[in-house]
Amino acid sequence: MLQFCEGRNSVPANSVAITGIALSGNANSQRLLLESRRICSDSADLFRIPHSVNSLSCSATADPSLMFQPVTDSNFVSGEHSVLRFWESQRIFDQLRQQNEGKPRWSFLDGPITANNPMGVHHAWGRTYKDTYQRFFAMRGHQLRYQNGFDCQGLWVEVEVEKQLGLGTRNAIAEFGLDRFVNECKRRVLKFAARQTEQSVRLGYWMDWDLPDQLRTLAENIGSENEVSVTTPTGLQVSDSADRIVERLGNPAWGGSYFTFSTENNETIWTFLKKCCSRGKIYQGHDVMPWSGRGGSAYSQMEIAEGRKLTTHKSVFVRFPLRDRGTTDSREYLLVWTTTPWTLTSNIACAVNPDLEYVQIRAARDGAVYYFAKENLEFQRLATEFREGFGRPEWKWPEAVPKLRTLAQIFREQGGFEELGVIRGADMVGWEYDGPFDDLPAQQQAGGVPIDESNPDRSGVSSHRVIDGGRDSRGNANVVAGEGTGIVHIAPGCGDIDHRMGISLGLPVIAPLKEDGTYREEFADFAGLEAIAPETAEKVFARLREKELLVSVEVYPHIYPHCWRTGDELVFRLVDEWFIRMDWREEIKDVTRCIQWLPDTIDGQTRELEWLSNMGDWMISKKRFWGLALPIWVDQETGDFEVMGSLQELQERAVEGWDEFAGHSPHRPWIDKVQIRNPKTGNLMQRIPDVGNPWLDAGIVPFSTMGYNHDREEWQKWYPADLVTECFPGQFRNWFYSMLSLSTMMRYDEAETAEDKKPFHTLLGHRLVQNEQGQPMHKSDGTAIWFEEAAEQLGVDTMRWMYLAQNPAVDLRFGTRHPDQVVTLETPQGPVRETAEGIPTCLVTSSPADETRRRILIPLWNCYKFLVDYAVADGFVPTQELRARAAGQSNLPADVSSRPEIDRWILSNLQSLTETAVQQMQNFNAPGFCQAAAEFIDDLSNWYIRLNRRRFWRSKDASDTDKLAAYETLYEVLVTLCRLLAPCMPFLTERMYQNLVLGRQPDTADANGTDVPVSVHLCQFPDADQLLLDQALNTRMAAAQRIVRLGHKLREDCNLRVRQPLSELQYSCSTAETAAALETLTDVISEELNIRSVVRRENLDELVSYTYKPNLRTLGPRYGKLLKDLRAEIPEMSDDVLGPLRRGESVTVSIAGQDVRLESDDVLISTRQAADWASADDADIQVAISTQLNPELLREGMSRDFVRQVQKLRKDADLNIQDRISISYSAADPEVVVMVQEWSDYICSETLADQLSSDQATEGHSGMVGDCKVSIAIRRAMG
RNA sequence: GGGCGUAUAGCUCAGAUGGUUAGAGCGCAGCUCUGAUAAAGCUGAGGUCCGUGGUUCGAGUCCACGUACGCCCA
Repeated sequence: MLQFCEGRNSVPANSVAITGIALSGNANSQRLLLESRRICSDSADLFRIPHSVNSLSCSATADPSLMFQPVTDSNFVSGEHSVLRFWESQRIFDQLRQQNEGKPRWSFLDGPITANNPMGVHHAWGRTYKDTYQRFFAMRGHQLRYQNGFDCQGLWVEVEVEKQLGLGTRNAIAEFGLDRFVNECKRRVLKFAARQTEQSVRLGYWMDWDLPDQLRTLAENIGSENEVSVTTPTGLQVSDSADRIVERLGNPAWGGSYFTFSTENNETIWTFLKKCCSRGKIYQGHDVMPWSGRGGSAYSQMEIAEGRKLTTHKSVFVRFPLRDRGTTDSREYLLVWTTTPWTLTSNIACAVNPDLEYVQIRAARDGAVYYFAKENLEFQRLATEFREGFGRPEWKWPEAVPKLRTLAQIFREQGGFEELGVIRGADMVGWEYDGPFDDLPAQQQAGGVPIDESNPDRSGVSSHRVIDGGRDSRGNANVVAGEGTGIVHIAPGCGDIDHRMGISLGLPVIAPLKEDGTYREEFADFAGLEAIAPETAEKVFARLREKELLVSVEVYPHIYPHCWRTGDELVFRLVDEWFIRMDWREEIKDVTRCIQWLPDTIDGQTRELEWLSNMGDWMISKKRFWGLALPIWVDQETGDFEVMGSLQELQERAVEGWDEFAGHSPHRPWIDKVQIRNPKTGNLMQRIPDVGNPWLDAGIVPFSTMGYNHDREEWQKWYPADLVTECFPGQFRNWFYSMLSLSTMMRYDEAETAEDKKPFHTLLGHRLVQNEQGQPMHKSDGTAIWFEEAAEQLGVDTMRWMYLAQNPAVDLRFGTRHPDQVVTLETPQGPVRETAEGIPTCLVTSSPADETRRRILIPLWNCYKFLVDYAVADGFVPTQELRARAAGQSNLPADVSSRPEIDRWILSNLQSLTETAVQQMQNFNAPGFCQAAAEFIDDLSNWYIRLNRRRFWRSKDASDTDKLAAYETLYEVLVTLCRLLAPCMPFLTERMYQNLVLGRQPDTADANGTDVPVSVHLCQFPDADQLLLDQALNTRMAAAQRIVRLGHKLREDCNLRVRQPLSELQYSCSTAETAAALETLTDVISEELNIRSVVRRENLDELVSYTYKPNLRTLGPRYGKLLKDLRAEIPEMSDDVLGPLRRGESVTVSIAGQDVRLESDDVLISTRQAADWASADDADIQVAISTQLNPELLREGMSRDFVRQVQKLRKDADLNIQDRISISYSAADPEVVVMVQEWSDYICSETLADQLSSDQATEGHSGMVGDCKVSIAIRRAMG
């Protein structure tokens, strides 16, 4: 339970009780009682000695020791902690696994969670599904694997470790030691795996967890040869170095979570890549990536976002002479602009926007003719930025930089110009020009730089022409007017977009830079110069000036990507990368079609198929350090490469370095030592330095985690998985894609059909968790909610219900974190003010959570408390047989034939819920079940208990079979409901079950053998009992509820309060069956509506008049256009004509000169009321209530008011529900005295009054009794 | 630019096969009930079902076009 430091003043009054309940054992019971007395609002419960135990047990098999423990406040959060302790101390999960050993399998496959940070509430949605469906199928009697997965390898871990160690550059990592660096990565993963394990346990997520402390011990000892001893989840004792233990984590013999850095996982990817290679799908290609020369590495988009800075460059306007246009006197030029002059050396083409207008001007200075975008002539470049800066306060326009000039100004300063005309961009496409550096060998080399064998003919020089810039993936033109000239210089070796354009047009590539960021040899005297050095730009300008191509140079401020490690400017650089050719996509699509994709509203299959149709080849390499060692060995001299399919194969082929590698995990740097020999050339082959794309790591798990490489028979038992469930945005091209691809390839030579290749049967996706306003939550601005903040403030059962009840196709608006309001979380480990990472714990508010608690948890708890309160007072103890049946342990049919209809109804309704539960949960539709369960809880609370309250507090009478029936019915309903809800709401149901079935609180439980399961989670999930299911009864109770609702509405209309008895209600139904069925429920209706007699009538003709409307649904198809007339005329017809329809007879009427035969279901009938009656109707039911009151009725109504006033006084005085009282009252109106005399027995029995006297001196609470003002006082009776 | 999807009450969302007066929850207002309830029940206000055209006796629903938003795509 929470105590807030600030921001809330509602420290719950019962906060001490939590510790009280949490205490266990007899030694503490005294303290528990004392503390409870101090704080419990209903403390008397704890002291009440059950009188006449056995008065109701009515059976020799009832065990008085199983008397329920008193129930106090709900204390949901602390109750969860005691349940966690109970599960752990009694090893309930182990018992469950034992119980289901050898039963039919249900295979769940967990998608690995990134073990790089603690969990937030967004992770808990999917994990709730995972746990809930696993619990459900376990209760249905299945054996499960319960294996959680951690995603361990990849850039994000590296980035965090680099920050943690303060390493900036590639050299810094090398100096630190790649081995030490990789060990740090392993450590970080283990550390957060431990953390996420603890968080998941708190969620109630039952998995085969490794002990968090052991993971931490392993983390500490990574990289040392110290012998570490651990107990595996399966109970084995293992002693070895931490490294060697860690690389085997998650193996079947040990149990525990799988880690994608395990040798098994990496090696199974090798198997996959080998299969790809044997089908010729692996090849080396290129990509252009942001690069840091000093950092010596490529950068991801995410990293670039972190390193954006305002800087200035010397930008340049340069002119490219057009070939075959103009004359020697007036040569024609493209005007081009760039902020990266070094890339001009590698120019291949110029891009225009075909839809733009380009202006043609002649410069006065030399008569040269220029083309550029018309709009740019007078365009005020960076005018907004000059005034307002670049979007952040620190990004002001640099003071030393003058305002930029327009192109017109530049040309005017150079002697003026004249406009010659306008031309469309489309008309320029295809024009050829001379590049500014065509004298460089790089420009002249056929095939580009480096030479591309697949495009051997074209050189830079031979490719210079104007191209269509096209559009980006969002439909925006790549070339726009404004900044620059509307003519963009394209260098496919120096830019991302340029590279893509180049590929699509088959342009050659000139890649100028080496790894260290300097020019290659093919660039003559530029060779060795650093691209980003200012001197390089100056040299470019000088050359352009010599060639008379330089138009203007200026200082240009802009936001430019920098290396977040070194602060250096990034450049785009062409790098070698490795790809899987995805020309086997049709095979994957066939597999995709065999899978059920849920929820179906998002049509996941179509989305996946679309991605598969459009995706390019899969780039699997990454120029990094921590990750899968791609098993590709290359002969540097020839470019030959081979893929190793296993470590064994590598060992057999190894000619160098195996000894150095042996004993290490197959990661860098150790694996890099191993060399093999090229059988063709005899050269040594080295592993490529790249690591693998992490989606390979996650995609292989259907194979690696189920023993594909070691125990094929066992693997076959679990493959394909029955269910996979993850947050879906993004995963269609990530995890889902990688699993489908890898499985398809792994099975291509083993399985005949696509059906036999698929890795899972069903995929359940869900959307994102957002804050309450529908905004995404971000770690950076403090709006992301940490798991424990929500768990300890909102309660986990509540959170789970929110997740489960949510439509998975819609974002979940979870709640809001208030970063400015720090709170202290009270946990069993003591108060917590910050997360393990040192982040303050903040207030989390959530109206959806509040609503869930209010609508679901609290009513459920109160139903339970209601039963226990009265059972304890009455000494009701369930019989052995009842307990066994409610807990699902008995096949004895329940005999409920002698119970009142209302009892049989709630039991029948329970069977309907059970049918729904089984069906919906099997179909992975938790929202469907939650909806039905919520309706049931509402029926139970607001209909069954409400109507039956009196049966529980009637006089103690051992032979009161009706009272016993009420207890037994409610008992069976609640225990069965616990079993139904257990997978969704595991904590609360456990608390209820422990007390209802075993007569104990979780904290005082022991594992003593009983005839019933010791935990609700060891019970079977119920099946509907067909003997108890009575659809007709359910239907007619629903009809009765409708009548009551109509009755309430009529009372409202006539301003007649419910306490005022009325004489009569009449109803009629269109169908005789319903009407007859309702007759058995007239007592219920009468009681609930406080109407003395409820009478069924054939019709309400005497009380109401009827109106008729045509039933378009039946008449439309028969009469078509005549419907217009039918609609107009039928309501006008009298009851004399149409009356027979109400009796089920048919009528023929003349409409627009045509005979129309009407059957009874061709019209809809509603009522209009007569005097002294109020009437209403709902579908096929008509109801009328008498509104006439007589003095007798009025007095009875007053008596009810009187009782109500007294009850309120009792409650205000905090009286025990059994305390006896004496009442005195005074009233001016003699009618009150008459009433009290008439109703004194009733009043006394209802209010447990021994005395009821009129006393004019009474100074008590005054209130209204009927229309009379009365003053009432009560006193607790002595003795 | 292409593909897919969405548009319904102040908010979040339901509305099979076309059918009469378009629903639910939350929020708001009023009333009622309370001897389990932190509650609950009932009633009400609040809608040009994005727009325009079409098919049809009849369109929130089907079709076409348009608008806005979302997601995906070298």
